[in-house]
Amino acid sequence: MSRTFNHPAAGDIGLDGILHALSDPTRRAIVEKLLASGGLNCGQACENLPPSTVSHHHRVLREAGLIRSERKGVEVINVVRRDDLDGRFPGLLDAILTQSA
Amino acid sequence: MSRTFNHPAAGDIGLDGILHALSDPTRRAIVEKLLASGGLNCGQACENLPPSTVSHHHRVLREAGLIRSERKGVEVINVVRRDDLDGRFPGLLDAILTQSA
DNA sequence: CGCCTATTTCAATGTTCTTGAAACATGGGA
DNA sequence: TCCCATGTTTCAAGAACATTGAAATAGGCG
Repeated sequence: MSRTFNHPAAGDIGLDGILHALSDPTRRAIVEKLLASGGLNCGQACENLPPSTVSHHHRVLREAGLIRSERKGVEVINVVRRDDLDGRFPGLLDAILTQSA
Repeated sequence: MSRTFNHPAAGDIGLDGILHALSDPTRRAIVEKLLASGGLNCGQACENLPPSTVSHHHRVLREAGLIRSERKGVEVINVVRRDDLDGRFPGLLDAILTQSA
């Protein structure tokens, strides 16, 4: 069983899912790290958390349409779907991530 | 036993709570109606939903710091805490509510 | 193949959502 | 004042979701 991940099409990205996904500070931190770095594997995105929890958070982000995950050898590289997000909800991602708290 | 409502101070309004509260379309609709009207009682804010559900949604919005509730006679009037929100998270509320979906 | 690393699935426990039914608050009569 | 109508909240039960340890899976390398 291979494992291509199930990403929503750009047009299917919903506001509910985006806001829910980003209402968790751990997940906001993942997105910020991905944006700053351009792409990280799951372990790099959040150290100090149990692997199953990290996997769960990545899944929520992926299913919401916030990140795209691709297997690269033994690891999974995640990137933020910035273009898709900005196309569908202009200004939203920045408005959320620039808030300090 | 009267019931003054428990509103968080402006400085205690958190991003997590805001995003979580607004990740529900019913609650976004409440906020939009309140903004358009300037203030509504709970029943007016969402018709066609059971009262207990309506009460729950208002509580989530209130505890997140999005709305202020005050009893006016037999009803409770709710207003959006726009100044507090714009002061704490500039541009956030508009960025979310202007998204079409 | 066997092992190692990276990640996911499974399962158990705890928390939150939805909603019917009952309770509570307030104001206005009779 | 006692009762009623209106508006809203609390309580309780079942469904849905979060957290995380343990086990399973995928890919790369010797």
